[in-house]
Amino acid sequence: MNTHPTGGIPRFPAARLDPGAALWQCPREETGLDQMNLFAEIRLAVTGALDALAEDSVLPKGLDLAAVAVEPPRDAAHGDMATNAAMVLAKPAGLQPRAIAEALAARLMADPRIEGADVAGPGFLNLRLAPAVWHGVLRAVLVSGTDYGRSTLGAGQKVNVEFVSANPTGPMHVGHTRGAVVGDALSNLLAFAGWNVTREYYINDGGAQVDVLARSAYERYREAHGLEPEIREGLYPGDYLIPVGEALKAKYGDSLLDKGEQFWLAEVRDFATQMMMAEIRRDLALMGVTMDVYSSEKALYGTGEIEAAIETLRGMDLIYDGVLEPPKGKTPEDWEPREQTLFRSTAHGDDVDRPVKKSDGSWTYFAPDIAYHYNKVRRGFDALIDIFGADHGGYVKRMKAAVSALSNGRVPLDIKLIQLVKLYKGGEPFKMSKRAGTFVTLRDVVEQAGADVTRFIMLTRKNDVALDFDFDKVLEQSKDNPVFYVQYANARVNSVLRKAREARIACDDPLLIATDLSGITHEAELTLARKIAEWPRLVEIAARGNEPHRVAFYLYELASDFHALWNRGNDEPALRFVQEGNAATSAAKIALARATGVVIAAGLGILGVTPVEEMR
RNA sequence: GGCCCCGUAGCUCAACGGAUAGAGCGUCCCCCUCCUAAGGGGAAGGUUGCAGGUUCAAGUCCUGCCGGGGUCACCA
Repeated sequence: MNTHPTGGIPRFPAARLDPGAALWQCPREETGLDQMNLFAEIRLAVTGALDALAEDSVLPKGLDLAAVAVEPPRDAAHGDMATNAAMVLAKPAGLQPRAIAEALAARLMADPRIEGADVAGPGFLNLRLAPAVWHGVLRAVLVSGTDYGRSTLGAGQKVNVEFVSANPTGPMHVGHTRGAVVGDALSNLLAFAGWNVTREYYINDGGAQVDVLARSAYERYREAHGLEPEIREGLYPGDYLIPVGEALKAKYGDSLLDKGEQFWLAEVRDFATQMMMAEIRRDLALMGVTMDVYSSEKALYGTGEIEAAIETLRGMDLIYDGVLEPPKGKTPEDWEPREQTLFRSTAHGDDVDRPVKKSDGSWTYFAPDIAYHYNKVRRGFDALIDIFGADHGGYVKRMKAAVSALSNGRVPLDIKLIQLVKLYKGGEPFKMSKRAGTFVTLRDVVEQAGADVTRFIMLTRKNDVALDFDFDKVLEQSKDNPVFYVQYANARVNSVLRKAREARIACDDPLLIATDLSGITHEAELTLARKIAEWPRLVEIAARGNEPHRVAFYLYELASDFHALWNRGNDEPALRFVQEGNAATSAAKIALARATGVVIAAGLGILGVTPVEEMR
């Protein structure tokens, strides 16, 4: 469904909005179009032709064209693009699909970009485009550089992406790492597609777990003074708190020793939390992740924000005191009917109403979270995205209910659940020491695999399926490794440019832009050009679904088409990018390679992966 | 038991409601030893867990089952 809020895909002459728009003064393709998103352009040609047919009374006037799609055919033998227009319109128009398709085909053939239009299958219209169209795409890539594919789909709307939000009670582990990577890449993607993105981290520093942190740190503080720490059941045993204990000693000396909890709990808690957050920021930085905003749960208490959010809901008759039914089927052992303050989340799609206050009258964790999301709504975001671990799946409906209620249904909340990462080494499940408190941290992963490799691999799966991560395989330099495969393609592009310069073939972008590309005619070359032309469309599909993994898959396909062409050059010298002694032909082929490299760089940029220039 | 996610080739996974469901690995066959680079080309392999339904069109949407995982009031 290529539908869009405004009905139809808008046209984005993004380069005109760009400061570098002057580049567009260069010679235009003979088709005279900007061709940023070729699929959008051709769709306009199709809908234009349909309008003309309506004008000529071949079709009824006022047909809804929203369902008309122009997309790449699954099978390349079907041509370059296909449209479902005839099938979609047959019923409302009261005509046979074939009749519509043929009339549309005749009309479209007047377009110089369209060389062939064949009716096929149940009513598809397969379009074959002029080679000049693909040449125009390559030129557009070189002109726009890594801005090629940028979209205004988001129309500058403000979107908040909340991710990681790990409890500040210890270092980040592998699971957090995947959430961090997905959130960051999604943010990049949405920014590229025209949204105004805020990356945000919600610090869960208001609950009982930070008291546990404080008590655990206090034991390390005692340890720093040469006393035996008492790491009781329920405290955090990890070694990572030893430096916290030492820091506490440095700051407080022995003034906190042998004192009751009431004397030190709040101070130690704040101190330890801050140290943990500093650690987390450093870990995120290791992965190349920078948050725009850190919001604190604790800071919500005492400001009246929680009360205000709950009162707002109460004003909508969504807060009441009542007794919940026990969970259906399985009643907990210690279940007892209990009157609580409840949020009527069932009014907004949840299965049961949810408590916002504990039996002792204090807030549940849900209450500050409601206030926090209300805060995001009031900050004027047009859309919210939360990235949670999959174990928080049960939390989705109530959170959506809260946002729906508090924004009067105005602000959509999309929640992405991140599935497990299963670690392996050499094909064997990877476990670190079983010793209590040790686990595989983000830092371990970055040290062993590197941030770029980790990021790419963690984006090679949809967020909601488990991911296998093998420390050996991800570093393998072979075509079995998708990171290497994509990076290698980029390295080869750079190799082409190097060789060209060695052969004294000028290949700066301005020269390539002005070069005659009509020599790009071989099927393997056009296949690559077609894949490049899909990039802007892929960006919009991925952004619309909040699915950054699509970028990784696309890059793999693009690299695959590039490698295929490269390999053919081994057998057919005419397909090599650098043609010794023939600067003109070389320039055209180099332009194709360079365009490939530009799109790989743009895609890796979204994934947050640094392109590798050379591999030796 | 309720809710959520997953179920596609032997394995790991793709597929914005579109045509004959695609890649990689593995298997089998053929080729190469090039300096354009970590091999290349080809083949076999499927009732998309099952059964209904909606649609011109379903792996995709709806309903009910089966299997796996997660989760289930006073933890976040």
